[in-house]
Amino acid sequence: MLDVKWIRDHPDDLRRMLANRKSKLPVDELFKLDAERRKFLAELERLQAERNKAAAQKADASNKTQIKALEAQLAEVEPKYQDILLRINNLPDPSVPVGSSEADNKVIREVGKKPAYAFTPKNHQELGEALGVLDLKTATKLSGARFAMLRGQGAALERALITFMLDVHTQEHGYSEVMTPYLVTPQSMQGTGQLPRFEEELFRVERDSLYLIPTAEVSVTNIHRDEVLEEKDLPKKYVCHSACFRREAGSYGRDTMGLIRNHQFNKVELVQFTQPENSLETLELLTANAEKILYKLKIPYRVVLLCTADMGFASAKTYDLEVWMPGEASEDGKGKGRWREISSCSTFADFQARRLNIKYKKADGKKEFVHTLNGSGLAVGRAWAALLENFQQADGTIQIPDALQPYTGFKTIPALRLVDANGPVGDRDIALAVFDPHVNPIRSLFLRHLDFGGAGLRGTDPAREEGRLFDDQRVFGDICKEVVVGERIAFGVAHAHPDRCPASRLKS
RNA sequence: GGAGGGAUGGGUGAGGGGUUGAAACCGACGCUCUCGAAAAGCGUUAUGGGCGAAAGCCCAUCGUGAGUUCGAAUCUCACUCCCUCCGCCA
Repeated sequence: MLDVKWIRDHPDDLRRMLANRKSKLPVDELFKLDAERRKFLAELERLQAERNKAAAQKADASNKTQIKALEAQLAEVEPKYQDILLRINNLPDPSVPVGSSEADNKVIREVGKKPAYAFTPKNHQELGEALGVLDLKTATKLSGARFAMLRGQGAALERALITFMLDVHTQEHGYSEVMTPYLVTPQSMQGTGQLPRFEEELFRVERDSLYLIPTAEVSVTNIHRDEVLEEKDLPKKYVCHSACFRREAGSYGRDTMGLIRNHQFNKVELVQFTQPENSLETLELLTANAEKILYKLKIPYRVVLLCTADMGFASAKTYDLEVWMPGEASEDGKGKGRWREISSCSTFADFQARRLNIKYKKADGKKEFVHTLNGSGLAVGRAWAALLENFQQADGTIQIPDALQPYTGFKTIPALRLVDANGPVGDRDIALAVFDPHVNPIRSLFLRHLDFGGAGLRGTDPAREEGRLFDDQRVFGDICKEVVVGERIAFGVAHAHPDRCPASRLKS
């Protein structure tokens, strides 16, 4: 929300700004309502003062009906006025380029080298499905379109990315980790700016009047709602992993591939509360914090300063981080490779703080609104997708970046084919072995029985243990929970606890 | 889900129709004293809004919303949240 006094004093600036943002808000209506509102208020207060004086003398001022009438008029005007006020977007910082479309965004820097391939790179959906780690079909069965399900090493990779990001931000960047509710009240949604304007984008739990968060920004920023912070505690820095829920209304048919635009996705969010004078510098730092993740993962990316036309509703200044997706079709549709947004880092100036009533106490004892900032650090699903595409090998397997290996416990996502006691079961019967990454011997068990077809075993050395463990067919059988071979699923699960399945299941 | 109790300023907590926007205590801040600190003493200390160049004046706010009344923190109704006990439960 903008400062009402500023609006009153700068009607032309407001109009110009709204025009820049192609806003169709009824500005004249706003000024009219404001004038009416103040007229009613002044009159009402005059009558109230009159009444109070009479009451002090234990007399009847008998202007009760007039007061009631004015109160009613005010009650009519006030919500209309508030509603428009809450729908006015934030003012862009002067450093934001004025533009009319995303074409006017400014690329600030590009980091990392786009990988070159001796083969045609695949997109993450092709890769993930072929490796058996991305299962969109089942997700659709469970929940409909725009949902995804990960299996085995794919799920482990998602989990590893989350933990990796949280660790970097807490250990290297000094953020405090929080876990917050996914369901919040309408008031919380209004505080960060999702309501009243973006109702359509939200999942609502009608029965309980709660909304699913579209980003952890909502719950985390609301932590300090109606609080006065101590200046010495600023900046306050939080990092939060959450699932995010977006209806993606009006985006039918757009970005339908894989993990790019789903109703539910994981995100690690960075949120900061700071003094106004540090706001812009803090935005640079926060953006750098998000970049660090991509840098460590060695995924090529660029930083884009959004122009006035492309900025979010509540933002005063936004940098987007975009990752290189070598396997996706280029935007002109002629070749391969395109940039994809993976993070959006913004300062909201005092726009959210005003709605949320978050202030801080300055050295001179005066209270002032804080500035709020946030950014994705990062969108996990899209990082997952970028990782597969950028680290794919000629045989369709995935090499895990060094920085992430301690978190995954595996170095590759291999393509595996199953063999039984009689030899390879055939190319069509692609099976995926999902390993418990924390139990190394199990990996070896599978390797003995799987035909890799030269695929993706780089960096692993199963030979050491396999002879010893695999002499006994029974061990293999005992340790496998389920291996279904064939066109149906071709999916195997290694289980840390033996004694679950008889060896015969293997032959089905 | 059932039964009770509660919600008052930065905190604890009085007040149960009329200078109570609100006692007292704690905290915080300022001053006195001190080389400095502590202690002690004195003082200041809610928020939002309207009018005004300013000093200031006025209005609203005791969980939220409505009602009774000349007048409500105080009475009535509804709602929300918190606490205690019982039941259920990851």
